[in-house]
Amino acid sequence: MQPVFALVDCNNFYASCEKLFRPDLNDLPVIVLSNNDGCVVARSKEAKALDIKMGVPVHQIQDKIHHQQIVVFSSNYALYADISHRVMTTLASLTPEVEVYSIDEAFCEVGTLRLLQSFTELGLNIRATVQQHIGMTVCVGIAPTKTLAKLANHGAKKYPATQGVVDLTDPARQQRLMAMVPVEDVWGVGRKISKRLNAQGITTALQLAQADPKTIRQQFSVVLERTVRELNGQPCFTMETQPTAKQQIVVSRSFGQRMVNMDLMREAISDFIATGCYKLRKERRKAKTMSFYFTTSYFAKGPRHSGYQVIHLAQASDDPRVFSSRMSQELPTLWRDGFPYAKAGVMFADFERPDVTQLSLFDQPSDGKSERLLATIDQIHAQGLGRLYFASQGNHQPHWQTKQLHRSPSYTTKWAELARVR
DNA sequence: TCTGGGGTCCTAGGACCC
DNA sequence: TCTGGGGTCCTAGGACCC
Repeated sequence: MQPVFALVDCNNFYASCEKLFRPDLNDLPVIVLSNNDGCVVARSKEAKALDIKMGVPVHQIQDKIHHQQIVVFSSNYALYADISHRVMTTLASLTPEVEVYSIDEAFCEVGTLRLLQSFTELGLNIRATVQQHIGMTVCVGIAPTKTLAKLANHGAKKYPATQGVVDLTDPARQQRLMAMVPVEDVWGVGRKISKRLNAQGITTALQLAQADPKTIRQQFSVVLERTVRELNGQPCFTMETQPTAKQQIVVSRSFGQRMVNMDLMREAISDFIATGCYKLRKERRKAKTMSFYFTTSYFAKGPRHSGYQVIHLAQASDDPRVFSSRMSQELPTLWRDGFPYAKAGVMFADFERPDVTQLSLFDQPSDGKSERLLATIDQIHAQGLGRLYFASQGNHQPHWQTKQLHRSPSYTTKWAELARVR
């Protein structure tokens, strides 16, 4: 049996999460900012109506925020992750297979459900149930391929007459919608590629669907060829319900203030390393390679500089002390005094599973001390008994911490910040 | 003054081997 | 004078996604 994909996508997800706990904001324009309160990453429909663009730096719209009384939030990922989990759990109760595709959307395989109801009825039911259980509004696009399901969802969002559900299983309907959708709105077609396609006279999804897949592969890549085939109803992407093991782990931040002191930089990077190692342990992996970098602002007019260094370990590790001491050795050789560094980060790669760690000839097998120490620290954190830091992380966080001037309470993940009902 | 963070996949090109 | 071809592995960079 041919698969049928339903793409369920939350509307204005971050902004909607904030509104869930603030009914007083119901009809007000709300925006959510990226880390460091840098740019706009989510807008409520009222904010969209005020023509606030996605990704715009917040300092460029300060006046508008003030005059239109736009409500501003810093990102609160703990809250969004928790709401996301609730949405996904509800979807899992309604459909046989769920692939969590991102924090605010999921593909559901619904081919077998056609015997019970029409796809439109199914979509409306999903929408009503998520609304009732969580208070989150979703749109549903249903089609024989993931790319067409994305397109259907796009239509459901754009045209209110659809009531948020588009069944795109009918080829004639596919053609009609594709003719209306600009090619840059197709899943997998970004800025660069749409520009090149436009230059060739391909401006709509339908024109891309009608292009010759072999030619597209030659001129672009196998990736875009798959997109063309998917637009024609030929599935190239399947459901991926098992979370795949990560290939790399990245921790990077922009600083709240420019960093001009090497010792503070060392502390900041050590802190990122500690976070990364925690993520490694959560994934049950050890890394053989870590790289770190620090850089001046990409946008700054003044002099620029960045340092970058890859560190290879003989033996994979998830212990921050191992990575931090190597980073500490290398940092002075990369550092330049006088540059206002704006951002830094660490990347872990070359993962091994802890239970199959390969020792080299001269390595001592671990005595388990480090593992027990780290496990104890993780446990203390998990139980909320306080926070432990390695000395290399320092105690100067306020000097470089990201800005978060508008963060909402952790309504669902911290006892002290639970929502109150009066 | 003020511009996010975390991922994946693919490709081209170089090093190296036989 | 004449200077191969095919394979693998690795890395960097580019494109995309949310």
